[in-house]
Amino acid sequence: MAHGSFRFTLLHTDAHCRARRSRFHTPHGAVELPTFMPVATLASVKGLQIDAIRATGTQMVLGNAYHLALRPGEKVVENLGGLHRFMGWHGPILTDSGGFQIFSLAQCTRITESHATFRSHIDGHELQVSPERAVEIQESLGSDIAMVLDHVVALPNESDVVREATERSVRWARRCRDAARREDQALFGIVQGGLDPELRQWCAEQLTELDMPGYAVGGLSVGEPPAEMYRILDATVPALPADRPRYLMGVGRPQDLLEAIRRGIDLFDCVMPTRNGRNALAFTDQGPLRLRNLQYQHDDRPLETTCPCPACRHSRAYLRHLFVSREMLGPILLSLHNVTYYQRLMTDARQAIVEDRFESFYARKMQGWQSVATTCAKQRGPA
RNA sequence: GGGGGGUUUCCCGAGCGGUCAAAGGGGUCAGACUGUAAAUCUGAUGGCAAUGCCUUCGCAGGUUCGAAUCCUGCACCCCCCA
Repeated sequence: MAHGSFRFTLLHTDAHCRARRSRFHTPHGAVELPTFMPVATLASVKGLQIDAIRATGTQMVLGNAYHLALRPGEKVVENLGGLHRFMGWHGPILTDSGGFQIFSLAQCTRITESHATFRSHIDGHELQVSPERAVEIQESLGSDIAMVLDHVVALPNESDVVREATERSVRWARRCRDAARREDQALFGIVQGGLDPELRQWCAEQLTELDMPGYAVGGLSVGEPPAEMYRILDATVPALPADRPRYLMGVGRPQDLLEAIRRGIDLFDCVMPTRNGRNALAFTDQGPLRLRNLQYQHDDRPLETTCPCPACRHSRAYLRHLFVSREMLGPILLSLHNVTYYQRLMTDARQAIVEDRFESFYARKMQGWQSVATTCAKQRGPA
């Protein structure tokens, strides 16, 4: 499927589940899918220098239109040569529209049909983001993939609230599409619909009519249990066109990624590897390790013996020391490890799909993550 | 030698008759984190057979129904005058 300078190639679908191996071409290079985008809200994957990001196996990063419009201002970025040049990342970039901030900054936000009004969390000034404005900001930034402005609400929520937000998201998506001008930027639609499968399907159909070069599933991992999210994916993904990339926004934990891949999702982003890394939590095949914990004080082992990242050249004891001492190297190393972990998981997933063994790959990973959860429960439980 | 100030739970430090196992901060321990207002936030932190009991505010006595808080003596620390 070609869409201007963008092309989506479906290479293989696993014989035993919906997992897909595909490729998406952008003006800044092709992206092998499924993949994970580290989050660079403010044109920075927190703590990670560009060479380090590249070394993790990252292909594409995510920036944020709302935050960058606020500071330094999208025109500043544009005049400095666009977001790629500004941040020094010359691979593909996807920007989020600010729809998520309608949810995450709800206390500072008012919604009308024409636009969202934000009270800046930085200095309190008022700014309006309409669908057209969200596109304008992202065109100034010059990302390869832009997202429509959607209306994200917390879940679970009253059905009226969810339906209204979903219907508005569809209307806003059309306005975004009509406003988009750049040939070298793909605008993705975002399916809303809360926890209602029929509303999700309706939304997917409406957006499919807009013939967008890619589709996202949004409004998940906003408070609902994981099982609900998987249920919604089961209902939503089949309603999306098979010849376009599918992006699950803001998700998630390693197990969520695999659960979504086997349901046909191709693309992810999440703050979890970087935020949790900064907060001393390391992802491993044995489950998450809380590096601040006393149990690692004398632990001479690396986080993972098979991991090639710089953090894994050190002992857990040293990493713990860095966090306990509040040394900035701790958050940097663990962010690096976690992003590396996510990318290795994606690389392995891609390989498993083309060999039609994604389900056994998934089962083995889940078992590993489970094992530590069980061990921890045992340690915490009464003797 | 004379005068003044001080000694509080792991540390710093508030408390100056009951509502005090004792504010606040630090440290320590544990937890949370899903399109980043997050290198942030939350909880625990004397002991125990624990909706209660026991021990604790330099040490030893005393006053009082009741003392970390008042009195006496002692120990140690700091400041000023000799």
